[in-house]
Amino acid sequence: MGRGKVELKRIENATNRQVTFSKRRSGLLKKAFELSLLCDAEVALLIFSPSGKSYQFSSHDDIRRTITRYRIEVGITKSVEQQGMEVWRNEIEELRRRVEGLEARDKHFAGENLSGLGMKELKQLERQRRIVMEEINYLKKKHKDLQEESNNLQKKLHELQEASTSIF
Amino acid sequence: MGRGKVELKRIENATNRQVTFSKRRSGLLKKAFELSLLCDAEVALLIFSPSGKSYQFSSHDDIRRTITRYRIEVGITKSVEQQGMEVWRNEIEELRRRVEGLEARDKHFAGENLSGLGMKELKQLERQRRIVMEEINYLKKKHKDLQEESNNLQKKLHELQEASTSIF
DNA sequence: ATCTATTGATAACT
DNA sequence: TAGTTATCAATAGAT
Repeated sequence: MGRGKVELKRIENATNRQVTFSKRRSGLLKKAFELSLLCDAEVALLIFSPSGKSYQFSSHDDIRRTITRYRIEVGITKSVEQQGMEVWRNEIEELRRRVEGLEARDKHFAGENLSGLGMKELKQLERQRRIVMEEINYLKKKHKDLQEESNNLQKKLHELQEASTSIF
Repeated sequence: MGRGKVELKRIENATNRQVTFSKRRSGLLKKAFELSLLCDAEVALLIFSPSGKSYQFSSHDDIRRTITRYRIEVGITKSVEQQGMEVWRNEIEELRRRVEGLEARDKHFAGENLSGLGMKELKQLERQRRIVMEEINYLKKKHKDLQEESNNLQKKLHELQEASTSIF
């Protein structure tokens, strides 16, 4: 919706991505509100920006009610601590595997015999490699961020547990 | 967006409300997905229809991760059981008060002296009363539904607690 | 469910 | 970062 269509994939340009995030975030929050109001539905929306800032909408005073309703509906039985940290570990592990895979592919790529190729093919190859490298760097950064965040959360959780008598 | 604007208030006609819910729900879920994909954001969306059916979107395999992230972010310290039931009780209490208020207003309304009014005013009055009555009936039904749901959830919670060794 | 006239959202630009 | 506008997308009402 705008001066041109957008491809359904991550926006590569960081500035555009940030601007689009800001605009679409407002749009999404607005529509969540409208759905709840017009149709008398219970809606909860949680958004975290890539940089970690959080935004949320809840049709009811207490977003916890909606979350609780969901949690009960799907029958979550593990402790929040258990499930939370488990999920983070999975996320990090998956990312690590993805990086490894890409790096392996790139290595193999680099070892190819290129002598039979013309200048045009070489340039194209170079361009492709650069894209892969950028993806790898991006994922590595994300991996690192996730690790850090996981550590922070772990710490925060322990603080919360110490600060409270009745936890989760 | 459509053949005419819509007022930002609950759609009174139940059929229209249901149709709009269905359409806008899809739209919202789609946009939540697009935001997460285009902008690499973490998004969780929970929707409950007035009739209790649930719909959700999560940008990550495990919606629990996003919820956990949110819960930790806001420092929720009460047990799920505590907070959940507390929130339901508040909801039900608020609804009860709202019904009471409307009924009191309607009673007062009915006691007014109408002898000085013409047919037109009477008709208008009658229309207004009907609207209030409908609202009261709607709220009463909702109140009843909430009570039932709260009871169900309470029961379900106990079942879950018995079925699991490591709960919440 | 499907069809469109309209309104609404937003991508690119400033 | 906020405002403008040309376009694309969502959807209200109709079928």
